[in-house]
Amino acid sequence: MGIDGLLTFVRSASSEVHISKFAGQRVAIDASSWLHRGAFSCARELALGQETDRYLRFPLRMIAMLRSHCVEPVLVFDGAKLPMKVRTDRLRSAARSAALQRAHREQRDKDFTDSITVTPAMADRLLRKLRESDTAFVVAPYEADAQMVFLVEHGHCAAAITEDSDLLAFRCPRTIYKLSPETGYCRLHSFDDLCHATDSSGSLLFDDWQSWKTGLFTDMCILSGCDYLPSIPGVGLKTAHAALSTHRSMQRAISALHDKFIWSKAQSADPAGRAELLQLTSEHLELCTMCQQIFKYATVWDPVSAALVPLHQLGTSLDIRDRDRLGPLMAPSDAKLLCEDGVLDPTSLQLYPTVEQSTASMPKREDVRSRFFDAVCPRVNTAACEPSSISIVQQNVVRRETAESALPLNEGAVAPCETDTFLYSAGVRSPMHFKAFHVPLSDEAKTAAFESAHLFAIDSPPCLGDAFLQRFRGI
DNA sequence: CCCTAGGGATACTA
DNA sequence: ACTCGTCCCTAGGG
Repeated sequence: MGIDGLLTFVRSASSEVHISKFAGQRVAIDASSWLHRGAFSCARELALGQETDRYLRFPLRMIAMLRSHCVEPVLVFDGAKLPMKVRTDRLRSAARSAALQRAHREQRDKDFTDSITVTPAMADRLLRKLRESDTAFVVAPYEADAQMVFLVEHGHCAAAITEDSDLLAFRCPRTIYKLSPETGYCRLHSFDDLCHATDSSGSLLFDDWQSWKTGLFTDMCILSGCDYLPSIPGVGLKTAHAALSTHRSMQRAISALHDKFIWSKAQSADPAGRAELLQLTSEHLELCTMCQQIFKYATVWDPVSAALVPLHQLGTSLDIRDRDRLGPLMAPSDAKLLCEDGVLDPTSLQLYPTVEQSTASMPKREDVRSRFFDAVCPRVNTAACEPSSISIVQQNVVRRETAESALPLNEGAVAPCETDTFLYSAGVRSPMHFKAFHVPLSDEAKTAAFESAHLFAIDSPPCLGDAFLQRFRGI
């Protein structure tokens, strides 16, 4: 989805080029989008759970095409889901499963293709092919978009190839859209060229480009509705652009839009109702600020320092809950296995099943065991379980009662936060069944663990966008 | 009049 | 026991 209509909105500032323009350079590739397109060739098989790997053909052909023009690809894979994106993800997966049900009933081709979903297992298959052919890749800890922007900004890649307009919201210096598999022609968006963007009448869209470049452009994307936050119903790109053009700040633009789209609808509101509207406005501003942070400081993998870092340098230290929204950090050893080696499933942080079986490519057991696990549970009896099966896991449902219950000797750790939504957990996976052990952690211990870049696991927080929209509709 | 939101066609393969 | 669409056209609202 990305930003609805953004690419056509700024089309005047883009240019048609041939991919050979980047000959002799590396480009970052959005691997998921290629896997998605490849999956159309075998939609029915995938939907019915039949064994196939035809979805690999398209990405492999695209890689060959790039190399034929002396362009070296770096494939970037998606990582775990950001908590603020759960609203979008739920909508998508609901639509897919509905299509799948229709497909089973009616056997229509369209329903099969609509039900297509790219799974981590498919990404794993592609990763194996990439290792065989010596093709570079990175697995993003979270959003592939942010990871690609990091690679371009730090000179590892000359440009990013994708279909997702979010890269512009992330302010990617050079983004390539609509790369043709046959001809190699594509559409290049250079971020700094946006200063020349015009509307249909020919007047400049972004007057005083410097202020748009440093923030207002991303603010416009957020206000018009992005994957992390829906817009005020009735507000799209043009309206967001107009509001920011005149008011020149997110805060003033929001209050102006609320005046126009919300307050005017509730003219008859009593004093209590007006207070609630005021509250709604300030809540919306807060949500938009969170989005600003994600677009600026999303967690990415730095291949040079081999560590998880924010996309841009953090100016100030963030509150721990704000920090978690950008993508929780994890144990350094796990981060390397996930992002550089590509042998972990991003959401479970477990080894891909088939990797576990082939001992040849299996990492050393010491690497798999998390240092966080040792730090939090020094008394754990590791001999009681297989060392290779110890790993940090993200625990979906851990109740406070469980966490505060008495704690036998060889048990792991979990610390509930004030909200019960952000949890710190370590677990042990035995070959037969999963067991998670819990101990309460003090606030100091949580902060200490965080600062030493150890693991955080998060449960799904409430859908922030939903709450906002529901209250809006209630007016 | 302009803008947003939603529906329909469409992708992939040799 | 499973991760992301997009373009074009039009109806309908402000």
